[in-house]
Amino acid sequence: MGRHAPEPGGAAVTTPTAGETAGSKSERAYAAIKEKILGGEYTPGYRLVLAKLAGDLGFSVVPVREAIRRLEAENFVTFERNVGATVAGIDPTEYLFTMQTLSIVEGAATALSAPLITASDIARARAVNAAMRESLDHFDPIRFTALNLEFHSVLFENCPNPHILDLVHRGWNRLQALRSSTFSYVPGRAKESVAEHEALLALLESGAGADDVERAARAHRAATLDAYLARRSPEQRAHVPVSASY
Amino acid sequence: MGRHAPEPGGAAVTTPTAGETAGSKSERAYAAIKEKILGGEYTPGYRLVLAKLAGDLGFSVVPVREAIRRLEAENFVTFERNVGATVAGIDPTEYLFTMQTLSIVEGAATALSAPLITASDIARARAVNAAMRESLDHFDPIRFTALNLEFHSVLFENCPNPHILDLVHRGWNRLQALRSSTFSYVPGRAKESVAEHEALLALLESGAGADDVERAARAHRAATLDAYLARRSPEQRAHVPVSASY
DNA sequence: GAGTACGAAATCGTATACGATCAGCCTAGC
DNA sequence: GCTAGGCTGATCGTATACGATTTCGTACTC
Repeated sequence: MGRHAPEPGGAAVTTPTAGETAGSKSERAYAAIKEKILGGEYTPGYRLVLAKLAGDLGFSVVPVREAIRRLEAENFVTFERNVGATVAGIDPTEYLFTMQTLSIVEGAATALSAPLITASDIARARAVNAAMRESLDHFDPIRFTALNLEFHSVLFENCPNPHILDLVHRGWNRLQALRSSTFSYVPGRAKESVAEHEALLALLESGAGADDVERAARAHRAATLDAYLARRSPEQRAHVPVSASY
Repeated sequence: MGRHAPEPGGAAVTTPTAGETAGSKSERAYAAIKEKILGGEYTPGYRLVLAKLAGDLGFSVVPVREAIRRLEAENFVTFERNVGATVAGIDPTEYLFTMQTLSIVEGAATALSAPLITASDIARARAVNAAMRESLDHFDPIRFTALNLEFHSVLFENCPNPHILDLVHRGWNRLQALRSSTFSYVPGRAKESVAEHEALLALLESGAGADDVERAARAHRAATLDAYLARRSPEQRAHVPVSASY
């Protein structure tokens, strides 16, 4: 890589022939490991050994170590001192907590975004929802989930509070880590979800108050959780410490 | 200084409560730097240089580096590649976002805890609130804040969802990092806060529904933010992107 | 005089090496 | 046959060393 002479003029954002210069090795290691976890290559319980990962990636152990600590902070892996890291397991209780938390923060994010949403935003969201409706015939959980994220992302774009958005994204990440599809795929739920989306859009168009919007958005997420809980046996539900929509 | 910090650091909900047995140097470095930030020794904008910190602490740069990345993840410092870390600044907008987020997650945490709260819990909280009321005469923001955290900690003890509690603790941490006292000390607000605490306890005793409890708890936090906003000039408030209680 | 190009110092990013700690196994004793 | 103790291998924790990148000061040119 040759030395780049500083270009005169205001081109502060230099794009040195690289569309994918993914920053430091720590970040690349983080992305690579995360991808393998989400992709299912590293299943829950898989032992993440620093030396092995470093060898596979062609890096030293230091960036890998940093990547693992970061994944630990985001709950993708569990870490034990002098022992090592393992991929976080699939835990129904954890799924429940995550969904409940999401219902709260998504509800707030939607309510905060509502006053700032434009007709164009709603049109875009409606288009995404139409794609979701069409996909119901040949149902693909992965695609449906992706469209669902896109739908809500459009609604959240105007959210003025980045902290709330960050919490939403953390929840989404965690759901992915928990392989949400294995939990959230409940027959008939997808169709309901599309209908709820349409109702939510109508509510936003009507200029409803923030309270109503929050309630609807929260209930939307909670309904998915309820559908999941309904399929579990009463004993299983018994030691579930909370209800979906309190 | 009554150290009643909620849970130092651990963003992970699976934290094994690693006792107090002077863990790894990374953890000690983390604790030491965090303490200096919160204690005011490192003021916002202070440049955290790896080599210097390592020298002061007697450690190598590696544990210090890890500590800094962890502090970055918790927003105590900002980090820029190949440049370094600086202590996060006091930003009124950031304060606003944090308070708004706290109003939401604290409201949810209180509502989730409400059905499980006992008469004994309420008695303990009432005792703490009494101490707050007494402290009004010789007001000390630090002590008042500590008691306030204790009051709400009692109410949250029964919260079944650890994720929500984690979000609350993150918010509290951030407020500390922002030196909340300089913001939140508004004449008269402390007295109102004590009264609102009493009202909240009465509501809990009455067996009110989760919705009512959530609304009250959220409004309690939002009122502090409103009091802060009310003291700012209209121009300052103009580019504040959200209102406290939406 | 203003702006630009160059260079040196400072700082972070990463690699390698060694020490500390833990889990599992094997052996010896009862 | 069973249990207790030590041993060994594996893995993480930390230190040191070197290379890459940025920043800031300085001299030069228009």
